[in-house]
Amino acid sequence: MPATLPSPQASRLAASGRAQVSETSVTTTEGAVATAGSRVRRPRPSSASSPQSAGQYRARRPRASSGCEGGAARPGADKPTPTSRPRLMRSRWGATFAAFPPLAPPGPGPPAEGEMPESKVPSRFEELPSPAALEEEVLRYWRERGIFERSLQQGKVEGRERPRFVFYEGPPTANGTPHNGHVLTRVIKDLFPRYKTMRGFHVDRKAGWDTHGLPVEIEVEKELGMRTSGANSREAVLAYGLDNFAQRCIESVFKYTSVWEDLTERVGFWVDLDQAYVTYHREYVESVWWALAELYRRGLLYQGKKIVWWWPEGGTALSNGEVGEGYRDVDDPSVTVRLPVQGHDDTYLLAWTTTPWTLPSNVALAVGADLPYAFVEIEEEGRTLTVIAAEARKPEGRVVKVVPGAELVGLRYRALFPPTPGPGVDLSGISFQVVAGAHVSLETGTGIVHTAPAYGEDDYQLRLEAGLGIIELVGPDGRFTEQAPAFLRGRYFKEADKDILRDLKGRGLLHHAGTIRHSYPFSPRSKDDPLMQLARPGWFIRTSAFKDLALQNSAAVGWLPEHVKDGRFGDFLRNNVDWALSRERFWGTPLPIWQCRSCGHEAAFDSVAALEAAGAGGFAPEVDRHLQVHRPWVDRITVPCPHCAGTMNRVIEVIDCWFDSGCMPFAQWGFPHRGQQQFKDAFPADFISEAVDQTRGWFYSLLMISTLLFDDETCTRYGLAPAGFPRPYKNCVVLGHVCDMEGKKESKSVGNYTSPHLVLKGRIKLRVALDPAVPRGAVGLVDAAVRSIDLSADERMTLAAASDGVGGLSVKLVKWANPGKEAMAVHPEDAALIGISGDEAWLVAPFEPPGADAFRWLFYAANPPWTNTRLSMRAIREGQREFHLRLANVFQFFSIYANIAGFDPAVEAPPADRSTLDRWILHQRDELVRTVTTWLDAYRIYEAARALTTFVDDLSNWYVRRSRSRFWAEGAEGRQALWTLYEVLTTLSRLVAPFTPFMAEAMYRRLERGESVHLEAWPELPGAAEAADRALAEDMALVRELCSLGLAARARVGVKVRQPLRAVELVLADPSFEARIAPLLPLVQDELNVREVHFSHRAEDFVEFKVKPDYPALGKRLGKEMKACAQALSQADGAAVRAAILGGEGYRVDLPSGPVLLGAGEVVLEVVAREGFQAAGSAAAVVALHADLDDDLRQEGLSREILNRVQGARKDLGLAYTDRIRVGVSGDPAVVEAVLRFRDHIAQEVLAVTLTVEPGGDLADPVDGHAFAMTVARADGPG
RNA sequence: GGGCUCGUAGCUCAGCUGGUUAGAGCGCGCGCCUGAUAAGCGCGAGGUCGGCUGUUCAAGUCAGCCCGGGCCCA
Repeated sequence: MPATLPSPQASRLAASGRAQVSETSVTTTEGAVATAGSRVRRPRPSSASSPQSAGQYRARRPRASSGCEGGAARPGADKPTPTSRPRLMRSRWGATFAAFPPLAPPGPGPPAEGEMPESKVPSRFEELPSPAALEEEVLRYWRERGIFERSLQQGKVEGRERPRFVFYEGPPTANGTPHNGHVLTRVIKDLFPRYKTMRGFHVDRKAGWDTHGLPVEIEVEKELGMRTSGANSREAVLAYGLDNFAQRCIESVFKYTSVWEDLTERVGFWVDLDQAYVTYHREYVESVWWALAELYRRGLLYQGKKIVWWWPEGGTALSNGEVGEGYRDVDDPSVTVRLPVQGHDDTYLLAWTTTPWTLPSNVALAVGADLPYAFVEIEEEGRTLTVIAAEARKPEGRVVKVVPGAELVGLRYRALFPPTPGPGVDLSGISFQVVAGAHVSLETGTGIVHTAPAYGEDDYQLRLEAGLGIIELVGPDGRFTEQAPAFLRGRYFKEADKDILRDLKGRGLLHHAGTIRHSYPFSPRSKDDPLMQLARPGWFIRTSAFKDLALQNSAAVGWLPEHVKDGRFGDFLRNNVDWALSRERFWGTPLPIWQCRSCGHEAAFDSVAALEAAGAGGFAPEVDRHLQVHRPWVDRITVPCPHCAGTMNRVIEVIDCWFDSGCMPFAQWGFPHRGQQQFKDAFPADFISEAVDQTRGWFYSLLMISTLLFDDETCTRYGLAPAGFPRPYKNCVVLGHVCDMEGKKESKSVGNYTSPHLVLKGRIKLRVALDPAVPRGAVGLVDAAVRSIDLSADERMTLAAASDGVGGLSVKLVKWANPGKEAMAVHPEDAALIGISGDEAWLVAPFEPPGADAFRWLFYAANPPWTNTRLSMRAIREGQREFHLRLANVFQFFSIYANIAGFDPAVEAPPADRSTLDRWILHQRDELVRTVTTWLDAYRIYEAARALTTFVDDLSNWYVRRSRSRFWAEGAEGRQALWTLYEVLTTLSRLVAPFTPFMAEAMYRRLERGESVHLEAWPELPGAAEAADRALAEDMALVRELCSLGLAARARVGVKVRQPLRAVELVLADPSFEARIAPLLPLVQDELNVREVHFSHRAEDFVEFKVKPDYPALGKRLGKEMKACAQALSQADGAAVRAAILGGEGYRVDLPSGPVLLGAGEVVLEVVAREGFQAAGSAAAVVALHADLDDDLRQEGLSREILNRVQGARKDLGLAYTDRIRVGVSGDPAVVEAVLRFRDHIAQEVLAVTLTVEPGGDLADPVDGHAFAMTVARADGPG
């Protein structure tokens, strides 16, 4: 029969001393009493063998395994594990558990009323289970007790109105599955509401869903197979029918809602999903309509033209993203043409272009008003011409004069191709003149910019600014129109370049022709089709008129990081152009403008009610009420024209979905048609956060819309308090991206991402790409994924058909070039072996899933949130080790001793006195409260997280380590330690609650048994620390440094710490610390295991004193003389300088400018260990060892060695901490002597009721080279 | 091509208003501890702080230019 496994709860039972131990003696397999010589390390868990089978003896464990269950021990559960899969996994949490399933199954039933699922073990302080089990437990508890909801009702419970902390949720689109970037935003967004709630605020967290726009349409088009290469999806949609299409869009939008909700809950993002706002809902749409109607009323919404990238063959504009995909390096013409100045036959303006086909549509030339321009005489074919170009870009020739560009402005020139009046030719504005343009640069061209407003962004902008005319000679089909010169009519734009150049050359107007290699966009769907820029009609918001207000608004926002304000966001605002609002698409908020076909009358409606009031007809009551305000149904609503007998129809466009999301501060409440009070209460937001790509997205749309709408007039009209700046958000945390280990952005299609499922559940489902080239027993993933998971050499994943990994195959991960999107490469025979049905299979990790807390912690603690985060399983697990594991260990330590001691904070009063160590850690805790609070108030998560990490390290590696014996001590000393650690842990559970809400809750419930840590108040800010405590913190830092140096010296000498040494001598650079740290020297003595610690009285033997200037202090006083001063000090006798400074008379240095007296604060004193001594030093101190051993010391060392052996045996035998034992030792005379001398001490330490010693022993397992043997048995057993 | 941002140990990252042995974790090497124990701890080796030029008594830190990565935009 395979060995049974020790289970975590069994050891817990044993630890708390309440287990029914059926056998108490420890016997070898031969029936003999266990001997010390047989002590063996248990084999590593990666071994598949039984924990005991490899040993010389078999200490039968008086317990049975109950498998992997991490929760309470249950009657009947203690049967041997079914052994179909006897692999062991090693938990980072110290538990051992069988391999599958990695997650605890749901508990035996709902927990008792009002109780957290609790162990039946009556330990006062139950230990923490593994993260997965812990989080499961807490999630269930939150759900059952409605903790989130109750956190929102705290004001009511308290009978007072809590101040509000306003948070806005930026709506995601749920038509794709969430990725790690969403996890990042969710955990950041969760932290502050939790924190502020604990600080006494009321924090509403209304969820939201973004449901409109092109991404949704594209997704549906893909589903319908409309997005194949070369197809015009627009026509396909129309053919499919808009009503069907709209229905499909709604379905698509919520396709993955449940996945989103699961993830949201699982990572602990508390947000009110039931009250979520949805951008397609009628109430929301009507709010957006109100905003649009309001802008229209103020003349800020107008119809105009916009330059778009246009695909002539496809007959459609392309989005930025699509255009970005299609850039390619190509050779294009690079030509300079001459435009004749009117009235000066031989004078020409030189202009440069790479798109000759736009030359017939030229309307103006732009110059930089402040740039110098040269008139240059050149000879050509026997005649002299004058050409004008920027001085910096002028051609060879004689410079006649140089004038600023401003003097050229207004100069008229003759059109290269005089246009035929007719459609597309509008010369009502300034035409064929030189104008000033801010965009003119000298980097390329001639400094005189050819301007064709119909075919260029800057050109069109200049038309708006300078009032230019416009000529459109190329139509949307990419062909020249009838108004074009005869030789161009009907021709394709790109093919006309050569003929245009030939024509110009023939007329002497071509100055220079060449080619240029540059990147130019082509259609991503049809690689040979070049795109063209084209002015298309559309609707705009006059945002550029509000640029200054928007900048003022942004200036008032607390941007994190700060540089966004003047950098990315500020730049974007300063370059603001009018918001191109409309989209010629289908699924979006319809533009609520109706136009009369007969008389052109136009009106904007802010609601369905307003339409009805105007006598509108054509509603579609039979369809869903939300769909009624969408295309195509909304297009069928008509309004009688109030000015003529005509009918008003809606314009065709829908709007940019960014406008939707920018309206959410009011549209989430349906304002102003409803929800006025809610809006008033929640405007503006205190805090928002999204990723950096929202700079031009949500951050902009929110800020701009609120800048425009909520001026004092509107606020007055709706009875709102004047909003002022900033609005609608006061603080904005701009997040970086989630990248893979190489710093590349994570991408599902590349496969270089860390699956959230693997992090949270320890397993992931992937598509199986069969590939016979994959080695057997291996699974191929992209390199970044393999490195992310970072298995150690002896770890294997399990590849299986079932999610629990049963019946699976142990596999190695190997780097594979391209397994495909969300897929792994598997050898076909392996796939057959595990019986994969379908094309998907599970990969199960050989370790505990790190869980949500660890996932969250990575995003808080790995780097500031605005820098990119390199995510990997490895990084998550590292962070977990550094923080959670340490904290969990401390908690476990506390629970062991508190339970043993019967500690109960509910029935005993905290002691009035505390030891120095206690006072130290309590002071550190107070500082931590101050630090974390300060950083969180400043929205600095990373800094707060670091402070927590440092504190947990202090707690674990200094306070607990140095206090261990005190926890074991009876009486006041033990009580002080327990109380102190208890108080520290309760504070800590609150401080970590916003960061790792699950662990915080589990700790809190176990420590205090209150309702929820998230309903608790944040720890009160301590008053200013007392001077004594601050001094103690300093002293302790020095003491720790001394210990560090002492350990370094020991390591150098090569004497293990268990061997006591006679003494250490300390030399401090600053002797004033001697008296201060004297009370702390026992810590040094313990830590270094020395009999004596003293300050050296013959320091000069092994120490040199060094002095150097205190640069910050002296720099201000001496300035340039610093060098000379440093030089003088370095040559002075250090000991003498030190004496002079410490003596108070000061030290005189002679500088070139005269003598200077240096005082105490102006010189840094250092000590340096001399070579050849058993010493280690830093600037502050040197620690020297007396490493010589005498028999007395050796004997004590030997006794400690034996003590250690007995303790080891206790552990190997699995005894409870409180079990008494009988010990028999035999050994050579040295052993006997040592034991006899320290008998009482050893017996006391190991809880031996009897300790016998006799000559004998053997050298099978000697101590310090002495013959030795021992027997250990439980005192109350038959042994 | 433009803007923003980053570049510090093999890896991941700190480094306050400029101040003199540039830090941490992981990894690596060596060792320790053993009543937190399938855990934990210490010590050590690893750095021309991307490069160049400047400002300054003093530059990882400030300025300019260049090189490289990322993002946004074209």
